Amino acid sequence: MGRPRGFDEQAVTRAAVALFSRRAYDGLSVDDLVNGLGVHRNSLYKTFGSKRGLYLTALRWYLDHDLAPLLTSGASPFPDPAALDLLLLAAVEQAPFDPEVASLIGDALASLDAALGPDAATALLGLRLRARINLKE
Amino acid sequence: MGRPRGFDEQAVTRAAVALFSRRAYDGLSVDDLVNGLGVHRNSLYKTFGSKRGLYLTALRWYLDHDLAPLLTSGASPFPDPAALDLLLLAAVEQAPFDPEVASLIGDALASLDAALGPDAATALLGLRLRARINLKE
DNA sequence: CCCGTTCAGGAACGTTCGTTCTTGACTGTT
DNA sequence: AACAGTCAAGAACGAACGTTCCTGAACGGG
Repeated sequence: MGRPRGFDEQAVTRAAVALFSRRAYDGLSVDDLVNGLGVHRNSLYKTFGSKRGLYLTALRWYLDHDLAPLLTSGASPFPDPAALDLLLLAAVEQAPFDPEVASLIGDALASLDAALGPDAATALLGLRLRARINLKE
Repeated sequence: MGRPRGFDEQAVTRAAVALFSRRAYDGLSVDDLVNGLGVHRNSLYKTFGSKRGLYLTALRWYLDHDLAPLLTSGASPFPDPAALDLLLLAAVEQAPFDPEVASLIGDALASLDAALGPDAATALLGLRLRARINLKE
């Protein structure tokens, strides 16, 4: 019943991952999300409840569908270095003040340790942290 | 001439370093700064020009007076691990979109490399990044 | 063919943001 | 003692924030 959804929820979630991987949570406004995702404000709130709801959905999707496969698929030469950016941002600026994010990130880091070993995991994070500095817009 | 300043500019700068080391730039409002620093809004703007001006002043002070001495003083066992937090935050969330910050952070990382070697420097950043996740309020 | 639901567009809400202004009290210099 | 310049306290500013509401139009199920 009712008019069918005009957008793909998964596609929007994936696009949100891309946006949140570049700008920090506080640096990305709802207007930015509306424009960047091409989805109306109403639909965003109806679907995800709030900005934070969208963020958590995107973060979970990213951890499950972007990060996890990279770890099981063997090895350290990451195909896309930017694949760590959302993890970095979430760890540095959200996790310290959001227990739910802290829990998710903590689990992800444990998986990273299990897959690569703690030293390699830490070095990988440090490397991507340094690379992000010269991120082009 | 005029009434003398009621606060120590250096002390305020140092306090601002502490505040910006915990909360991200966007997560710290001018009201937070006014309350946390105990300095009136007027004095803040008169002295530092803007929120960003205060941030840059604090960042420079931190790089010159907090980080640099740690590097020359020999060695890797950092006395205070939190001494890397402002560097981390600036690198992850400010540097990518603020060339001035990017330049400062780039120089600081070069110094870190020179003092510890690139691998140790990267590992140190990764370690502190991980530690920050469970930062207590 | 309606009816109910969801859609899209956009105005509007109250709050908070960074910044500026107004007022009057204070203090060092002349 | 008068002045000049800075201080503190807080109101006020427009813009932006996250969120909600209003208005029709679009559609699928009965």
